Parts: sequence; structure tokens; C-alpha cells
Amino acid sequence: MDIEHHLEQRGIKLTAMRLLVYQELEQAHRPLSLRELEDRMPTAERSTIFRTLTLLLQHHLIHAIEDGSGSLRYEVCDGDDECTLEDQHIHFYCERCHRTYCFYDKKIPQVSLPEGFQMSSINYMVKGLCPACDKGVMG
Amino acid sequence: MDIEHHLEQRGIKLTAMRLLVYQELEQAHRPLSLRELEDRMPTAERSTIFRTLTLLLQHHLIHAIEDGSGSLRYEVCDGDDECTLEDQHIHFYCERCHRTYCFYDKKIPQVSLPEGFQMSSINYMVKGLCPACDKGVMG
DNA sequence: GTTTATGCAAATTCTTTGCAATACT
DNA sequence: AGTATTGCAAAGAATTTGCATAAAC
Repeated sequence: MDIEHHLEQRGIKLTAMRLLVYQELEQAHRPLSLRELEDRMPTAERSTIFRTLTLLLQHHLIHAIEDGSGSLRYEVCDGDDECTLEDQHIHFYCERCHRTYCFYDKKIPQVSLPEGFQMSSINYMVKGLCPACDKGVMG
Repeated sequence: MDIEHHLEQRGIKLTAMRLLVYQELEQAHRPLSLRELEDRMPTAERSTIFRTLTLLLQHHLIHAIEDGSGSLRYEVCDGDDECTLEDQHIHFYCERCHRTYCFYDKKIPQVSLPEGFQMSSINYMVKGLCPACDKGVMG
């Protein structure tokens, strides 16, 4: 995907910082926390990354999920265009190793909302034990 | 529901504090944050409430949900018995008024997990605008 | 030269723990 | 007395902001 064009299309100036943050998220293949991004980009400042994330969120180029780890995690949106509700996949959070998995092929089942409620996003987060940790527990 | 018996049945000593916390959650009819509980119980100490919540969580008398407000919210489990995966309902978080709604009659649609993943809980959180706020936006 | 982005430092918010004091049995 | 609970105070962790510097146009 042409990240540069993708961003500028929406009127976001492409800075080195923004490209870097976006690429890190894209390459991670799983949602990263602010802390994890900091660790992966020693040259970048926490607040800069934070503001970049905020900006990317506003423009729906990434989305944030809560997995219960105590910090937000960010991931690039699926597909070539902005996030849509339908393309969101479910996540799995391992309570033992604290890793968040994306099940890209498992889309979030939709539900109807009561009259008057306007949906903008959905989080479907399953928690439990991942295969490796489940095995570990068994001995 | 007989809270006292409900608790002691599980070997939890029923203290005034614990009864109070449980009742507050029960009467709120929506998930409350630690901060909100503090505000509702001026006589109680933050750390005491926190430890009480931790204890109730461990014994599956309440559960915690993340709505993206930045703080965890707690609510009593549905039904007369411990939480089961099937009885969990979906939640709605209003991004404008920061209120979390329970849709008790909307159960979480189940999905199958890849081989080896063990599920212990699910969070299904819808975000957007509630009727009041949606109206407000329109003018 | 004006506007925008970044870095640093620190404030704020939320969660969690150590420890002494209190209450319960 | 001995164990469990509570209150206080503060540590830790994560998010967010103010302001000065630096970069971009």
C-alpha cells in the first residue's frame, strides 16, 4: 500500500515521524502500545508518538483497542481504505503472556442497537490462554 | 437476590464494606469506575474499594469491562449464579457524554476460536453516540 | 516569517502496594 | 492473641499537556 499517498490524500502532511509510526504498526502484525512503539523507535519521543497516534486515529488510519493490559494498543486498519465497521476483526488477549492476537479472518458479528444509538466502532475482545500458555499450564 | 448468602456461600466473609460496594454496583444498573464508587461512598477508602473489587472479581461476583474511558468499570454479574460466558451482554459507550450503557437483552454473539485458544471472557463494546447526545449534535 | 511539528519536562489520572491501625473471632 | 480487614499515604504506570526549540513551506 502506498502509505505516503494514503496519508496525503487526507490532507495529512507526511513527516518522517508519521511514516515511521505507521510503518511500525503495519509491520508489527499485532496491536502495539505506546510503550512498545517507544521501544521500537529509540529516536522518537513519547509525546510525539502519542500525538502522531492521536492524529492517525482522528483520520481513521489506525484504531485503538483495549485488551485489559492496562494500556491502549494501536493497529493499522484493515484494507486499503479507512476503517469500516464491517472489516473489524476480533482480538484475543492472553492473560498469561499478555500478548494480543489478531484473528484477521474472524470478523466481528454485528448486533442491532436500540433506537437512537449511533455506532462508530466496535471492540470484540476475547480473553483467556493462548495455545503456548495453555500448554504450559497443563505441564 | 440474597447477597449475604451469595457471598458467604463462596467463603467470603461479608463485611460492611463488601456489602456496600456490591450494593452500589447492583443499584447503579450500569458499570461504575473506581472513581465513581468513591464518589458514591464518601466513607470508604479508595484502596479498600479497590481491594474489595479485586476480591469480588476473583470470585466471579462482578466483572470488569473496558469502555475506553481510560478507567475500568465494574458491574455485577447477570443472573443468580456466577458469570458464564453466555450470559454476558454487550455494552455501549457514548463518546460524548462518556456514559456506559448495558444492553441486557443483547447477548454477545459467540465466535469460534482457532485451535488451542482457551476463552475465559469476552468484551463486546460498541462506541458511538447515545440518543441524547446524538440529538444534541444535530442541533 | 509564519505556521506546523517535535522534544523535553512535568502534570494529571488511574491503579496498585506497604505498612500501621483497627476490628473481628 | 491471632488473623483478616481497613485507612492512609505514597509508589508505579500510562496518558496527556505547556512551552520552547526546530523544521517546513
